[in-house]
Amino acid sequence: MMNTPKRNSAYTQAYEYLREKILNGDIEGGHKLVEDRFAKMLGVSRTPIREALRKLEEEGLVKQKRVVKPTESDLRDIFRVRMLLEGDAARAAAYYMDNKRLATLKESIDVSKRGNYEEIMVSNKQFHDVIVEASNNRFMIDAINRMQSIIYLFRKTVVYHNRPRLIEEHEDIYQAIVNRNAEKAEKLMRDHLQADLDFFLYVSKD
Amino acid sequence: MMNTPKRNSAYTQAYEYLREKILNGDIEGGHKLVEDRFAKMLGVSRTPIREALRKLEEEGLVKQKRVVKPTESDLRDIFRVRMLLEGDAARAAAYYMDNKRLATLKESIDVSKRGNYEEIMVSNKQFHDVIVEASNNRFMIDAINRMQSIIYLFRKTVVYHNRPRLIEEHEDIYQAIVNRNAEKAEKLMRDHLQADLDFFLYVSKD
DNA sequence: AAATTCAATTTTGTATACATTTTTATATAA
DNA sequence: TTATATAAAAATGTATACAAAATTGAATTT
Repeated sequence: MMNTPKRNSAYTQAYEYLREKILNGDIEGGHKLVEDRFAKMLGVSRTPIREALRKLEEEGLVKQKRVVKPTESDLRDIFRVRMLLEGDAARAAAYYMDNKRLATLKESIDVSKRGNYEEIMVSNKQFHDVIVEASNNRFMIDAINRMQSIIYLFRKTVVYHNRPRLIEEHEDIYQAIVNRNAEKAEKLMRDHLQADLDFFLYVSKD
Repeated sequence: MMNTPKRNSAYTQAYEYLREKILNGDIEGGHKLVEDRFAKMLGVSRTPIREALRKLEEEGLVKQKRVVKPTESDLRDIFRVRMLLEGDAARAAAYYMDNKRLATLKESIDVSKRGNYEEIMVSNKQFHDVIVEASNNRFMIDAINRMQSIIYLFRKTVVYHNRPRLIEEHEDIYQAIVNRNAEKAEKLMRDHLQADLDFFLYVSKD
């Protein structure tokens, strides 16, 4: 057992702390992350901070000791990849998804309808996660996850509430999967992500 | 300037050394990588070794201090992702690739025809790289690169010489791109990768 | 023989120290 | 003013040390 990193290792703490700060926007894009500063702040040595920074670098949140500042073009690029991968995942979901997962999918749609802002953010993410997992493809899941944090960065920036048709689109995708219509599920997922992107870009034009 | 890691830092050396060893098969899959051992071997401290190991972990070559041992199912999964991404890259190439790159593409095909085993391996990879770069999508390029080392691992395992039609398929893809036939370029690329996978799997059945 | 215990050994995570490199600030020349 | 040189300060890369954790292997019990 115990193949997950120890929850309370200094390194893990530091990683989670920094990640949280970055995703929340507490540490701004472009900001230099000085090892010593955080070491003192967290009362540990630089060693675990370095490891945390490297991990964040893998994840794409940090580049050359600075918090990344993704551009609009980054967002476009990410969505292009997402459309390909998640589209394919939706197709796989239509073929293979079991009833238990289907129920989770349904559940996440329901939560989106009645929940508050925070809950909607979570259930929205869950909807996509469940479908991605249906791909049953570790490399696909990894590739998408790696982009998640940057996507989240955008969700915070763009005030992302109540995009019209968002829930309806999720429902349509769900229906296509239930009906085992792979072709349609894929197309709907792509369109859905495209619409998401368009909305992001539209809203961020101040 | 100088944003690439210093070529001669202990950490970079260690990284390159280990990577080389793993890809060559000098260190077998499943083998435990003990920090101290390599530190002594390379005459450096454990610190840069640790960083190198973490980097290799990002890259998917190492997992929990052990050299990964990719399974056949991993290979299938990787190829599914590659088909999606490289297929799309081929499409983009048909739309946007400039003459200079087209020439490089052509050149790599030519080398494949007359070169020796090593040269064919290199030019084969180059053919794919040039197309992937044509996507002009950093995230796509990253996602594919991350899988390259594992793919290489297979290339070494499976004796990969002279797959029938390999060069012809490259030529067909090249022609589709030259003719700016995006649809066809994408389809040919997908088929090409599928054939590659099938051949790999066929050959590795002993 | 297989399972269990437990001490010895190895390996890891983290702290600390320091030389080298990079950044910043300040003074001087154009 | 802008540019250039340079001294001071900060940050990084690496080595070393050591306690905690994991692994190994022998001794013991079943």
